[in-house]
Amino acid sequence: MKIATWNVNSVRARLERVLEWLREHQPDVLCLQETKVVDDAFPTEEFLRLGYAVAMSGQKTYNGVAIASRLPLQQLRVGLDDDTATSERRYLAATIDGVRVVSVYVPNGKDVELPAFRDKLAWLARLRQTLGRELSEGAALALCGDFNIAPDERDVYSVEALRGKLHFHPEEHRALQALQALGLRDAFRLHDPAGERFSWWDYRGGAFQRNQGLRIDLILLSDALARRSRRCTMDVAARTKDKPSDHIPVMVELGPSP
DNA sequence: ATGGTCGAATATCGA
Repeated sequence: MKIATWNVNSVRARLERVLEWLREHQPDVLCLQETKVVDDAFPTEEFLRLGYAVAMSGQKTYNGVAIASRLPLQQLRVGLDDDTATSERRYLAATIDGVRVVSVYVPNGKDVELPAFRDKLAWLARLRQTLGRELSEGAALALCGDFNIAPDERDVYSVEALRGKLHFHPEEHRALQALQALGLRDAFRLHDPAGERFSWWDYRGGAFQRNQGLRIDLILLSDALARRSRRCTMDVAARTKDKPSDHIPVMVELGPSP
């Protein structure tokens, strides 16, 4: 089973890139973030034509998550436990072939000095609460998405430039570690210890050409899935195409369930 | 050097 995640920065602006990527890489599941579209206007038909059912939780202009899958999407859950009708659309979960797949778009936080940063940490605490309920004993769960946190020093282009800053702040690291303490492993790090493997580069200032990026798009696997993980790749080529997203897809390949 | 580039919406905000 191949599970991928991609912050596409508008599913409508990126539709051709996304469909092309699905045709080329043939994942069973693709989690999307920053779809930036209400559910009624989601390009569902185009996914269906490629053989993917899709579940989405979107809103106008900002945020929005979705899960596309070749196999049926079951037991959908939209939003965190204590979300309300007006909450930002950042969490969607579905069970696919016995695997609980979660697509998350963690708040950016703007700047560590701003209230938005506190909101980010509060959202992560609520995510942990919700996942605590999703994660029953021995559950097969893949938490996929844009975490807006670079886990460690290997995941930033410059420790000096990022230390104490957004995406690399000790409080963000504490929040991510608290999540992982539920028993979630970073799929990419199960297979590749190297630094300078990034999933996002700013559109500005030629950041991609300078390889000034961050690894903030993650797939976190429960123990049951970590044992099945065969490889985890990030498709840097996606950033070299016309009109790319500022993020690239991350994909994990799982062996058969025992 | 406090910029720069996108997307959504059409002046600016969010990233």
